[in-house]
Amino acid sequence: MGRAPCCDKANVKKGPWSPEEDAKLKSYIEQHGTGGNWIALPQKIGLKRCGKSCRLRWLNYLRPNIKHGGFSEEEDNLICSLYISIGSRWSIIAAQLPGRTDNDIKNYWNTRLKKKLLGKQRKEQQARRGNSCQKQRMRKGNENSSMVSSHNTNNQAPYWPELPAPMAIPYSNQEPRFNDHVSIRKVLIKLGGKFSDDHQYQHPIQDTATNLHHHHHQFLPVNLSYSHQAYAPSIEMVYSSSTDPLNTDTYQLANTQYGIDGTGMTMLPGQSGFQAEFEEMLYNNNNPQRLDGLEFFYGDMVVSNGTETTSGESMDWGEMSSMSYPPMISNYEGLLQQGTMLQESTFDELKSTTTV
DNA sequence: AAACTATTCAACCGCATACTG
DNA sequence: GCAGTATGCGGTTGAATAGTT
Repeated sequence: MGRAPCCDKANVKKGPWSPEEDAKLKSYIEQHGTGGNWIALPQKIGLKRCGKSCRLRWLNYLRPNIKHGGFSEEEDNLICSLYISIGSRWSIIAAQLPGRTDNDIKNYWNTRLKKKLLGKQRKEQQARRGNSCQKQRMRKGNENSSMVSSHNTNNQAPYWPELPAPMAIPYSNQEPRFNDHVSIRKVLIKLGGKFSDDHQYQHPIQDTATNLHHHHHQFLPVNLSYSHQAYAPSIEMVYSSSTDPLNTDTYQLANTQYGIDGTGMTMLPGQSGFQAEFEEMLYNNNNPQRLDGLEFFYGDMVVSNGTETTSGESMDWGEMSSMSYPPMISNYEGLLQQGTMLQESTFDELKSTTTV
């Protein structure tokens, strides 16, 4: 037996809204509110529309202060950052962009941002291929010289240790488990904790002078993980202290997708689709690099076993392979300071969907 | 100018969750 | 605790529009 329809499909108009319908809906809601019942609303005002359709129309187009189009660079960055952090949870992302609707952001991402990023990445890869051929030739010529490696000479260390392709991430019934807080903490640190006050890669528009409650904390890293059942992305955040990275009280794990069940932590699988492609784009080719405009996802340092190292030092894959994803750093403080911090309600929402 | 293709985005659909009795 | 219903969400569709041949 199927589910009962939310409205009488036969008597319901579909397709684009006419200006008259818009006016009816808008004026009614402005005067009376929704009455807490979308299903009943269209009948009250004589609209042959499904309640769901009314709701959507109101939320996406009729309610006040809706912005359409004209996404700024800052909005682009924020969308990308949040997408990488939490996946396609458009309503949460939209909550961070005043005046934007989840539908708009979703469309914008699917039709433009995604392509923009992929296009940029492909160009860079091509350029890099050209470069690496050149470098190989140069290296042959200088094999016996005492030349220092290029990334040391120009201080542009690769951002992450060399990694096998994401495909190599183990996912099976024998997922690695982490049975105590120390293990979990270590892993979280390895996942990209950045415990310095170095603001070099904060979001360009942030105001570093702002003195916030979180002043000496950096909110790192925001990693992707997926549930077995729905492959829905979830968020986890490591709240770390800049002064004492190993203080067990300084991190917070708001995530169940690692399977934290009080007895341990289980890594969960990656996913297919663009997100995977995007991650690959970020980390593949044994030559991790940044993406223009996404600099604030990355930090210059990674922390291994609680001690800072330059990210140019490679991490043993034996350790790395126990992680779902390479480290990914989002400068949360930067977001806070530009007034785009996750609203508390949003946090609560995230927590409620991600904590056991 | 016509035909075809690509892109955009408003709207729909179905599922998961929340709410209510 | 359960069933029925409402709401919210993300994925997808398809009409309209723009661009290309």
